[in-house]
Amino acid sequence: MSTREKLITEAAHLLDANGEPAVTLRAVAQAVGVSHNAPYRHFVDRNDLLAGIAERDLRMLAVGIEAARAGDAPAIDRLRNGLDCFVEYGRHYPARYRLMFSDPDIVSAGSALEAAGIAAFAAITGLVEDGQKAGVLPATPTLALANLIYATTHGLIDLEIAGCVGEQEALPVAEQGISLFLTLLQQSVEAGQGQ
Amino acid sequence: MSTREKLITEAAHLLDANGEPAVTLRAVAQAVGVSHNAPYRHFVDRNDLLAGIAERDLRMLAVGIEAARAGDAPAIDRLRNGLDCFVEYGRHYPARYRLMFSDPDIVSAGSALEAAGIAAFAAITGLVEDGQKAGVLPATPTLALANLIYATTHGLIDLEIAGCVGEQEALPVAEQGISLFLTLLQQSVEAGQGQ
DNA sequence: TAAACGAAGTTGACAGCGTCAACGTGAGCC
DNA sequence: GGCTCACGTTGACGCTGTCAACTTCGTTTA
Repeated sequence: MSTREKLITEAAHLLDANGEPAVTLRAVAQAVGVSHNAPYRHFVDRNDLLAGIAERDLRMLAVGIEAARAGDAPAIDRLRNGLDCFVEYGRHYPARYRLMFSDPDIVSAGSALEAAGIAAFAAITGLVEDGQKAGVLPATPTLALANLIYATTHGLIDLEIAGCVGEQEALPVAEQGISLFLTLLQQSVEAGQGQ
Repeated sequence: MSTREKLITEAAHLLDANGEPAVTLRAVAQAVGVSHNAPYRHFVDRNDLLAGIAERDLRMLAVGIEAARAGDAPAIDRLRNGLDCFVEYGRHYPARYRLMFSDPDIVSAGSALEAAGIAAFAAITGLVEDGQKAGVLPATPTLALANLIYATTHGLIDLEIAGCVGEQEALPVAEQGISLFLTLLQQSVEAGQGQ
């Protein structure tokens, strides 16, 4: 594993363990076993290091979603599985999730991260397209519907992480929200061709 | 205006102008015209100061939403107006919006902020309840539907702020998403009683 | 083969930050 | 008149990101 990869891995550990403010260039460098200035040989910035984490994970997520799409389950279940990739990830690694989707400084940092984000969104869009072709999602413009589904999923996860959401029974907020959302979408299909 | 209020106002200005990292206790204190340690007489922490901004604005938002609810427009339009309060706010003050909904450290900081968040959510829930009574929203459990609508709105705004969302025609992403969402909800009402 | 080079890492320094401790100071109350 | 306490001040500490200069060493090049 290259030093760069070690730095990203160690930074992710610190992020998970103690939150974003704990991701200190010096702490990361020490954990890897290099001097406090070595990270500057691989990242221009502290932000660049954080973007490195986000990009790596986002790329991994996109792969997971593509895998869900390649399955042989019904289209609506494949979509749900793809969205569950986000939910699982956000629940296991809330700080990293925030990093990927929440910080404008990070997101606009470079093209590599932007490309990874586009790939993840494209994977979701593909799932939505499949659902429309199978007739289980409304026939609205695909991009607009994908945006809506992406945003809803993100919003549910983000509010669950923040704890800003009304408490209720056992079922986790995000899963319940996604289930309700998909149910309503299918009902609107029955009501006629959407839009 | 008390020193505490001055500090919050000045911190909000710095936040809007230069982002969260620029909100420095020392910079805020200097802008207000007090010594670098004076803020500690009013806030236990830097986080506590940030929470002060979030609480003040969240309380203001809740008032705006209640005002939308009190209007005499059709229920679905009142709901849309209420959600637009969030959209407008998030678009004008993205950094403050992030502060309110995005940072777990801030959100869990104290009961005053938590209470403000609950008030805002309750206002949305009221709008949803009105919509259900008027028969323009699905008859699913109110809390679950309110959660979903809240999360969708938040997700649209948050992704728009982050720029993580597929570009399209002129209509802003958030408005387009909310319109599509409300349309689909109404279609699902036609399809039968939801759930 | 020897010299030049560039990527990777090191040490040392600097200003800025949050925070703690100790010290005024002045209005309100016994 | 003296006490108290909220508010504000000065000074210090360690930690941080970042810059500059120096070393090391494998690879290229003449």
